[in-house]
Amino acid sequence: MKSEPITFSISHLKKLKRSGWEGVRNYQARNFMRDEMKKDDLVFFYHSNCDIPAIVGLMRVYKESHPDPTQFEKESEYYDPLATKENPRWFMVGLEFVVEFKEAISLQQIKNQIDLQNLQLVKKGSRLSVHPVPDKEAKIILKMAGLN
DNA sequence: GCCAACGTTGGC
DNA sequence: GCCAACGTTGGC
Repeated sequence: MKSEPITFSISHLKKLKRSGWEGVRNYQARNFMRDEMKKDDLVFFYHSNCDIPAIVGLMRVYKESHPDPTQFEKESEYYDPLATKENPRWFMVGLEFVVEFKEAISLQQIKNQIDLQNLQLVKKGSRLSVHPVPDKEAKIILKMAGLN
């Protein structure tokens, strides 16, 4: 999952311990959260749109898909006038902090890794902020992070 | 700040 | 249903 660190970084999550992943307003990303993410799944935290785009740590799903409350809040930048409580459009999962990597794994490093070229992240033009990471790739990333 | 790639909107 | 125009993402 991607987040701009200026908005919400792994340090924020570390401090909060747990947080809802609110503000996703892309259908494909929503569908992954709503349909694929299960309790206790591990999730990579990626910092996007910053000095060194990188995978910076791990989170875990503690709460499966539920409506993103910010879609109902008029004052929120994520407000969606077309969403109703009876028929919400946007969903999110709850995530808890697991670990911050001692050394972040930069996008450059990922691009240099021949075995990681199938990751959505490195596919040209991929902007999807939520997407699955297959086991094979996940293991490689964890190894790069010094975890097993 | 630039811009390629992608997603969404809305007229027709 | 097509597609041009526009908006957003995100690396560089």
